[in-house]
Amino acid sequence: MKVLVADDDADLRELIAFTLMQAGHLVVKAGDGPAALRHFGAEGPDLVLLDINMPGLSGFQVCETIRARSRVPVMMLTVRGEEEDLVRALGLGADDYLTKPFSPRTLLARVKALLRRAGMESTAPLAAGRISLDLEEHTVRIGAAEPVRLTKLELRLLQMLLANAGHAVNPERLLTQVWGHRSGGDRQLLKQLVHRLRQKIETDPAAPAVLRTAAAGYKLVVD
Amino acid sequence: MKVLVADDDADLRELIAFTLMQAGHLVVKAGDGPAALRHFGAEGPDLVLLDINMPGLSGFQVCETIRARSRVPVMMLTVRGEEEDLVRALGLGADDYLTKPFSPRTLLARVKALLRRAGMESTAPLAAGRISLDLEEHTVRIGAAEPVRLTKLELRLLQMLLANAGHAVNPERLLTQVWGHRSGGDRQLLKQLVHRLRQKIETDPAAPAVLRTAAAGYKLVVD
DNA sequence: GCGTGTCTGTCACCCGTTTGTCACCCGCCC
DNA sequence: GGGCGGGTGACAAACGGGTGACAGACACGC
Repeated sequence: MKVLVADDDADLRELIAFTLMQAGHLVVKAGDGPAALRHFGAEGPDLVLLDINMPGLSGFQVCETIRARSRVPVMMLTVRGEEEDLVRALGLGADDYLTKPFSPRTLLARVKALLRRAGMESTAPLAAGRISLDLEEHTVRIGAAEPVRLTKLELRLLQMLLANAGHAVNPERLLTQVWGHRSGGDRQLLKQLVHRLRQKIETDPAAPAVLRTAAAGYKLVVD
Repeated sequence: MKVLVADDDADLRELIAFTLMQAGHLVVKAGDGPAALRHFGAEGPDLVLLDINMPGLSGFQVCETIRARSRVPVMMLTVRGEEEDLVRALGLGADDYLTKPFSPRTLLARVKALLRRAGMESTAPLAAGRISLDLEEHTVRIGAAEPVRLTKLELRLLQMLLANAGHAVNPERLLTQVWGHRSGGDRQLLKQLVHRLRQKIETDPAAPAVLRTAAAGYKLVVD
């Protein structure tokens, strides 16, 4: 796995890099925000470790920018006691955090857990039952029907639902996964996206057979 | 999710409980170490919040005992500056810690992150005797009958009663757990909710067989 | 640079469901 | 009889999902 490590403290950065490399990861290092973003774009890491306090761009800004483009797992490094920072980071879509100082063992355990979690989602099948997604073509095919073209957001939404085919996914999770962050008030966005998607994929959009409203969110009926 | 909150400071305990309930969690409260362990055994919480300084048994001891029996996520509450305590707590198997004072927002963010980390997102069906709740579908099934759809409040009420299946739960506790706030005067709310729930789940709502009125509140008859 | 069409975010509104509230019933006990 | 507390029915307000309309953002071909 390729990990991007962004921290302006060279010692700590090297320590982290060393630890990760020992565990068999590829490591890309960045000493400030802009470098982190540059490497992110160029290397396409599978995981990002971000210090909050960095010159140039703060970890927050980097996290936000990354989230706008990708759903790669992001772990923030924070200083003990800066509780507010943490809340802000998690709100921006960070997946986990690590409080300095931390032991190499802790670091590895967390990284492993995060990769496993993210891995499960990215390995999610692109097909379930009679529904199959084509990420390249941005299309979905349902049963024997013609493939339907999807927009970027519609594709993401379907991908999330497909990964949990048959089970309800709660709106909050959909919001963070599809849009990257955003808080509660944005239910309207989800409503509209679902509406538009239904117009495309349902035989009778008024009585959805595929993308159903469930008690706790939305779910995909695949059989 | 059910959260056990153990702190000897009643004000803080209530504040934490209130915050968590607002966020939709079930809360079990304990004022000292022995009570915490007792509730832990009886309630099987999904997350434990432990103050370090408690009469009876310290948070350390409680944490150690819990760890000997379970891998449930444990978050310690510490006073700022007691670094030693922290190291010790993490060494004993605590998963995270929170430094007092902290804001409700911080608390929620950390609890959320911890639950996510622990992979507790899946909602296991909750059952006792012939009654089983499906938290995802918002339904109850009693015996071999058809599952019945529940509203949010009805679900919360049943969840509380089910967690204490066979035993009466007093109205005050139900009020705070279901509505999260409100004091004594709102008995009427509970009356109505029970009434509506009975209409849905009882064969003969006028002679309740499942959701019975007990001397000290309501109880669920599960056998 | 410029028009054109698509995509996305927002607003306003509809409508069924859920929830809070009031009024009143009944049985029980003093 | 009168007070108390639970049970009921009725009603209105609040909520939440679904929908249509519209405008700014964006990508793209010219």
